[in-house]
Amino acid sequence: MVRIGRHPATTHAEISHTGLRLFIERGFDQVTVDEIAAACGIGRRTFFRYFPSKNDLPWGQFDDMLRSMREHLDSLPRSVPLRDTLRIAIVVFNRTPPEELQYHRERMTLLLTVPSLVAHSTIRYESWRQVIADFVAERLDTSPSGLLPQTIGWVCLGVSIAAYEQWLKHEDASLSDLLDQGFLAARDLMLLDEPGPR
Amino acid sequence: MVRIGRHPATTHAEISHTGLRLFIERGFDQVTVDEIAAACGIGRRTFFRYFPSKNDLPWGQFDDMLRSMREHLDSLPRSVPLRDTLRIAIVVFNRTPPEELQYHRERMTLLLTVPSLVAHSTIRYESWRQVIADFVAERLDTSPSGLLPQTIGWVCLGVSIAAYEQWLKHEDASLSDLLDQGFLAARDLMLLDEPGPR
DNA sequence: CTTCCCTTCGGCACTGAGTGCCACTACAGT
DNA sequence: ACTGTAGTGGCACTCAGTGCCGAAGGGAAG
Repeated sequence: MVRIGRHPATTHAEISHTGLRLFIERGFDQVTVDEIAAACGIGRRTFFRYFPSKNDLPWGQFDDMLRSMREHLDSLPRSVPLRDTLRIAIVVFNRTPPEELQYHRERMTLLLTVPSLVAHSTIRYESWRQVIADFVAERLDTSPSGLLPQTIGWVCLGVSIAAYEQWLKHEDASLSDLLDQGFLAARDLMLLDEPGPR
Repeated sequence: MVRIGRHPATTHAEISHTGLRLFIERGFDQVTVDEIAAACGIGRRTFFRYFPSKNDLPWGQFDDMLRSMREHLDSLPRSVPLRDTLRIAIVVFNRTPPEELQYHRERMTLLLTVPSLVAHSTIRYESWRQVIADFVAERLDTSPSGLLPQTIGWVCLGVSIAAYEQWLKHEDASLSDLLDQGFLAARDLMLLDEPGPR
């Protein structure tokens, strides 16, 4: 595939990194799109050609991750119970290479802290939930838009975000453990008369 | 308490109703704040004194409902298992008088359909989840910000929204039933090897 | 009725996100 | 050089939201 026409002046990754650095340094609301564009050496108009909004910067290439999660889900054997399949897939999906850990932490802090980003994230979570719902629907041979798959999608999302919030609060905690504990908490709620803290 | 100074020119309820009517007629994004203000016979500046943003119009007096849900939760006896207490409180909280049903439907359709509103709702959901989390924490004698109460808050929210989405799709369905079914779906996921559709 | 004080109103000007339009720039192949 | 093509970025515009401040109304004391 040979390129034709002018070459791109930058990349999604570069803008994303530059923007995030500014957000972390000075706070999301204190950074304007003009400044991000200037810091990247591009025009403001070009910024909006790479990212539909300022809110999309911290998400990077989320769609790629969704695809890989879907593939991972499909690769797990049907003999494993649904809840464990979901739990394992979510744990694997949320593993981060140690060298990116600090960066990922800061990114997630923004996403779960800055009101504007918290709100905007809903849209991304929706796609995420849909991946879960689609998988559940296929497993149970039902419609992905039905109550059961949608509810399970929401439950998985809730467990994940609650775990992430704890992870950000406690430097030393393991995200994988927190996710497992979250699933246990949900299970206890449904199973026991009174779930106990662990 | 005797009033002093100029009387308010309008009310939250009036602006809210007028705005919603316009949203339903022409679509959320096709209505500007200027138009809503004009329709209410107030200045644009005054609009923003009543509502912090255009997105807040459909929520009305949500804080009142939160308070009543908290009270209702506290009024339920401790002998009832936590999951049932939560389920019952949520069902009661989401009951609507028949005469307001149509209005409530349109309101919720906006909130769960318009991207901008879906995103903004996160903030309201957060308070809602916190009411649940606080209650759970008190019942289990643990911190409201811990993993368990927060996770349960998320699960309850997820079940509720998934139920609402079904309710909007199926005119004839009962919201209470859908909420109950949602709790059962979550329970089955956690307990059974494979939950079955009902 | 006038004056004082209080509260709400709303105009004005400003910032900042996001968009449509269009000319310009750089590159590949002929 | 010429042409087609894809990325760039300036300009002008819309709209949400904010700070400022004088004007509009209304109660109470004189």
